[in-house]
Amino acid sequence: MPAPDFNLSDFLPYRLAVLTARVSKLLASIYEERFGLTMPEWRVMVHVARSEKVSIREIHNCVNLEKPSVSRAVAKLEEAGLLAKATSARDQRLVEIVLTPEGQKVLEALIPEALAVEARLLGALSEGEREQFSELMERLHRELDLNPDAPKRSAKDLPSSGSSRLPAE
Amino acid sequence: MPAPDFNLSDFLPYRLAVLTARVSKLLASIYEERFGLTMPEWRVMVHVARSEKVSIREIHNCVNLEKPSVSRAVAKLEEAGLLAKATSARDQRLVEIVLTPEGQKVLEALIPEALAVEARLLGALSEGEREQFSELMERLHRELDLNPDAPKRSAKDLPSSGSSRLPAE
DNA sequence: AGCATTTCGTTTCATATGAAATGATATTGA
DNA sequence: TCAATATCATTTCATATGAAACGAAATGCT
Repeated sequence: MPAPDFNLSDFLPYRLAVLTARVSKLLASIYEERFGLTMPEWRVMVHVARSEKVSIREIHNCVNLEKPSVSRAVAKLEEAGLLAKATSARDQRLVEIVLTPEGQKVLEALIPEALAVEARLLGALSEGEREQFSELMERLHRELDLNPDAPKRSAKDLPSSGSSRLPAE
Repeated sequence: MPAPDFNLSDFLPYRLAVLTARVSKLLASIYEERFGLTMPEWRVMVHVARSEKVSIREIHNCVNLEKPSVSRAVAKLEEAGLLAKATSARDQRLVEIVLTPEGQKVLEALIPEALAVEARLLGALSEGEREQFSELMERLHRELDLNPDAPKRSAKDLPSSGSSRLPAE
């Protein structure tokens, strides 16, 4: 019988879930407690900071959030004065989202703290090990990319398209 | 200004979250669609299969689920006839949970499929790389263990205590 | 031009989640 | 022995989530 031999603690999906949950909660304690933001709000903020005048759908496609989550996050951030929304002149269905100066300030305070959390974590790894870990995560991603049953990843999260700022238009 | 330089796609907590979400959803498509189980129910099942007569709290402590989630999962699994609940004779507050033969059957069908998902993923890595990835995840865990702000991990998920079956009493 | 289809963002609605409250039982200490 | 406290499982209750429905605007097709 195979059942009793199965050990959850050795099972890759579980191990990933447990590690990710710990890291996510630690990070959340920063942007929630200290800045009153939720995780979707945090992701929206950092995306809008990079590329201004973005639409809801673009954010949705880029930062792994469902459309309703983005819509709600944007609504709350506008309410809080951290970003501004305007309907596009060219296409009235679209919305153009930009950070307000206030939003800039919050992000400039928040990002160093987020990076500190990451730095502390990565401090447990040597430079070579960080690259190795990164490479192995990417390898797992590529395996998922080949699997038609696996959910797709956003284009923004592909290896080299992350940093380059091509307007794509 | 630090804000525009921050790239979410390179941020470790985000990368972990994205990878884990993909893997979790892929696995969920197995136990949900094919067996009608939720993730908490799946975790409860595999834990109960290893150590019988467990209480709600023990499951809670072992498989990274909140107490209400365990309670609800157990209720639904009992309803479905996959496990049986009885109040302990020694301590009437405790509940003793065991797998039914029907639950055994389900698990014996489900586990190979779960292992197949894992195997396909790990197929992207060589044996040495799997060990390396495992080691690096453990290193990140240990860093979190040192951080008082980070959530604790369950004793069951510590490196060597996973498999050994010491009654701890 | 005019109707069908697609693409937006938002809102429903049904479900999932977890912190706190609850009721029941055990344990502790005077 | 018997109150005070602690621990267990469950249940509330307020919030988060995402699939599907929705209305508005753009595009395609004839």
